[in-house]
Amino acid sequence: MSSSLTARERVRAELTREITDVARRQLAVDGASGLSLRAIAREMGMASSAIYRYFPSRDDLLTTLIIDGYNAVGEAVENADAAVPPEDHGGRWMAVCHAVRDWALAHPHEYALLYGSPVPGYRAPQDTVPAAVRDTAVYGRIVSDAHRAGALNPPDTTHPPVPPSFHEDAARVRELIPDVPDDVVVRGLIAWTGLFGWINFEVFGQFDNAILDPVSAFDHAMRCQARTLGLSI
Amino acid sequence: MSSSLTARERVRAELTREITDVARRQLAVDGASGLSLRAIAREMGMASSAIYRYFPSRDDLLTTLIIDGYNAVGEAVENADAAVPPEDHGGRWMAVCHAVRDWALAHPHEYALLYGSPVPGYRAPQDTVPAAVRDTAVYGRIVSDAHRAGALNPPDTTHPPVPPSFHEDAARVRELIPDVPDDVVVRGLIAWTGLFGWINFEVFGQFDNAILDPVSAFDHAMRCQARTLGLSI
DNA sequence: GCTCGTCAAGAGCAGTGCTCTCGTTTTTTG
DNA sequence: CAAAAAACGAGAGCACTGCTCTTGACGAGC
Repeated sequence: MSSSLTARERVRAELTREITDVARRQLAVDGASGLSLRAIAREMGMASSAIYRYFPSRDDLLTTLIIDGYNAVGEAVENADAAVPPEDHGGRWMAVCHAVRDWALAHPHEYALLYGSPVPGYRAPQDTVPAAVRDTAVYGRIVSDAHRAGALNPPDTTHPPVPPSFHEDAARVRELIPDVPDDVVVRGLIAWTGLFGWINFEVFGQFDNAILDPVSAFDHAMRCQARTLGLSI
Repeated sequence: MSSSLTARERVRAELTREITDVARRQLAVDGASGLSLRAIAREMGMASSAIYRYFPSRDDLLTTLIIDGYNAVGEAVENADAAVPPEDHGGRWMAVCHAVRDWALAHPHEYALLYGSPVPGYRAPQDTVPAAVRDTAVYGRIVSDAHRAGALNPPDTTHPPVPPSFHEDAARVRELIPDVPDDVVVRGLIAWTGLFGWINFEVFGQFDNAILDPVSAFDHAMRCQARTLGLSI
């Protein structure tokens, strides 16, 4: 036997996968609100009502796609990070930046689903969280590693003092960026949100085609960001 | 006469305004994809088909809402900037940051329409651009003013050289941040995208309630951002 | 006073998510 | 091995959507 699954369970798993595949293809073409259970059923040659045997609602299908998306970008980030020597913290940061950006530009609609405006009426269930923090966890390890190695040397400047109310929050964020002081947590958050801010502008068309060589502009911006974070490039 | 408009034109303008008002209210409650022409008509006590006398399609209504939204945030930013002494460039930057954030948190669905993922199938017409750059223009003047006044002193660090391909792009961006060198353009873009990146994380729930005192965290982050941009705080 | 353009309303088309029922098929149980 | 149980696909149907077309009424200008 290939497995202990019954024939029914095997065909069920196969059909479930096919549904998500078709859905992902529709998502790539028409975006989240173009996702139609009836269209999926039509393309698969089955009745629309049959889809509900596999996904109880459109939102459940959306949740599956979101989790898959988080895992995809998380895996891309993990691979990019693993391809750089661990002690080259600046290189790891740049690899992560480009991995996120490349994935976002290759799957703009999926990216929008993850990091854009939430789908109205849809409330992401809590089980998306583990997948959602995969990329952030990689980033946190980079910052943490660099700090532990003493390779985090931010430019000499007068930074305002971290507000006292941030101490508690920093403790929570430290689950993802372990063993760093509060001011590193702050700089880490700034760089991380800055990365996604730039990518959002690019993917969502805010730059309005004003940048002709977006790759090197992005690369340079993230290099500068690395410097203010304290990484040597 | 209150104006040279005929009675018909006046009631038409009045009805058009009422439609957008109802639409904005629906938008605030249900988000962009919950915007229903039939529901608007129902709430106004008129036939759904009558709406089409005023807006030829749902997308046209959406465009009106988007332009109104850009103007609202633009006006908020302009007012915030004007309330600070022009020579206090750091204060102006912080005022702009908080103005954008406050508006975004007060109108999350409208903000999502402007700076989140684009509505699938909807292509923003070119006449949204003038309204869309109002806030950016204010920001550009702040950076430009600070540079001209010699008040832009970025922290001393080794920044990578600006890539040659960026020269042309910088010229285009300089329409909004006039009279500054290329490296200031880059830092300006980083700070601007960083502002929206942070706000996006907050509005779109990426922080996942990990930050208990979001106002002071945001304030501190933007103060740090100001320092890397070169503004004194 | 009459014509002409503007307007609201209604019916209708094609599409959507979702539910329910009804046979059929497969698995599990006796 | 046969019977009960569970899973399944198909179809009809409900309430909803954006949008179009036609019909009839109302008001402004000649």
